Amino acid sequence: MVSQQNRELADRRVLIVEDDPTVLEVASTYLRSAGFVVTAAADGFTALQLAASSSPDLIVLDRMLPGIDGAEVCRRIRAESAVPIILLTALSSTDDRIDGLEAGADDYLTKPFSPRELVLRVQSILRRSVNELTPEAAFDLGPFSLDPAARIIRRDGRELSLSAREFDLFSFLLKHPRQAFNREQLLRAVWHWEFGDLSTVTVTVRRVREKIEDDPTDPVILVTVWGVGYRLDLEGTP
Amino acid sequence: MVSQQNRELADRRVLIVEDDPTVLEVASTYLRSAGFVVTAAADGFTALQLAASSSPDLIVLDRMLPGIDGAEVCRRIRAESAVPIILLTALSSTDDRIDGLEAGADDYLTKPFSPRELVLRVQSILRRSVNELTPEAAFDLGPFSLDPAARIIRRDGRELSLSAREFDLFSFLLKHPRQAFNREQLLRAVWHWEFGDLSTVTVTVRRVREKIEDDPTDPVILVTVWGVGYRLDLEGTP
DNA sequence: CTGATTCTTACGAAACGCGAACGGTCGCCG
DNA sequence: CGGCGACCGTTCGCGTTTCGTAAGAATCAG
Repeated sequence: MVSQQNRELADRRVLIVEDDPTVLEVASTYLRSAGFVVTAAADGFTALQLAASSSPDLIVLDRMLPGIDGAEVCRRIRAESAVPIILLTALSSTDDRIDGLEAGADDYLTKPFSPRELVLRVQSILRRSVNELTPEAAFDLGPFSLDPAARIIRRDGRELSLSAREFDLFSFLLKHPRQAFNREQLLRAVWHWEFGDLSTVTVTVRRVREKIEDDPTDPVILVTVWGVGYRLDLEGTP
Repeated sequence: MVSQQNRELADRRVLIVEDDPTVLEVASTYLRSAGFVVTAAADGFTALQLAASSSPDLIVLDRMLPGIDGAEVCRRIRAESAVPIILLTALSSTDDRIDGLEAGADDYLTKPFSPRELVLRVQSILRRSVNELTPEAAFDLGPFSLDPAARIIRRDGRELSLSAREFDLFSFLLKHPRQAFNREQLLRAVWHWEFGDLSTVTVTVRRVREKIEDDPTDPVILVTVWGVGYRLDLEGTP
């Protein structure tokens, strides 16, 4: 009975917004060692950009920020997304906490906080959201149908036998068709690695092709974009 | 956002007993925003009076109170009513927790607690008590029929002899067919464990298969999703 | 033609699922 | 009250699958 890092939470992406470099450093170190992929922002503007572009699984947000106020950032993010937000409040004043609630924060921590507790809160909230999450809707694309909840991909109604990685890669591409990705992007989006051997992607792409292409030697669906990476095409099969 | 109110819990009355004004303020705000009607008391004596006169649906009770101790208040309330009680304990010591449970608390939270967590616990406990009064409806799925109230599962009309755990696991899967779960999710949903040995799930799955599959060696209903977990399939039997 | 890029194949370690068995606990029944 | 069996969490060993890595072949652009 060991309390190891549970895999389901591993590699979740956390965006931390904090202007104090020391706090930022400590918090991200702890979060990383707990298995999260951490992105950082030091001001509200960057935070809003990153929240929109990288769509993290959770946001840790300082209440006091240079430029846009933390509560305001919270409100704006909340206007566009339901991502869980933990607010860091400098004061333990009741007003502050209630402001935070009204801004749409899910939880708050009072500074100085223990980094260990931050990790626990992040884990606890993510665990909840995993359970409460209504399963992703299934959809069709060309000859393929993707059922993320069941982890099934069919071609022409016939179930494909993809391994876990192959499923992750191909379902990502099905969700983003007609868009070219380089290997690093795929490594980050599918593997949730910040760095790593790019040939890992190459090989997995090949293995997927083996199972989805009529002629894996001459791919027409999972196409190579020379000098860039790969793209899911559905020209031949609309 | 703090998890949205579900209608069946709307306007439930919650009595919160807490002497720290800040904690009280924050907690009641979060509870109110979740749709509960909140009454407050700052000491044990008032708490006992309010518990008797206003008969709340749930009580949140601080362990440390001026005057009468929280655990004692809990005992006295319990002596007269079955109202659910959540105890707030300052320390996470096991002794405290056991004292609390012996005093008749249904759940406990360790300070400092996240207000979000409090709301979730309150909702979860109230939902449970609602469910006990209105038993879940029986239903059919493929060749199986589940009667949650009677705790009976039939296959083709023939009653299966499942143990308690086996019933819990299989009925959960019957309620969520065609969805892949990893072992941690099952451990949490079926066992209500936060941590634990994942092989427990593996073995129980095996035992269930022994009783529901025609050929337990080659399962077609309770299927393994390699690298992920398990899924209830009903392809062959829709 | 040449260098860079991608493809293909193969290998082996690690991860994974499964079956069997063990032992502790609890309730039932003789 | 003592034994017996059901239940259930845990452990171990085995066979299989997976998947990152490396290394050489093939392909493409300029």
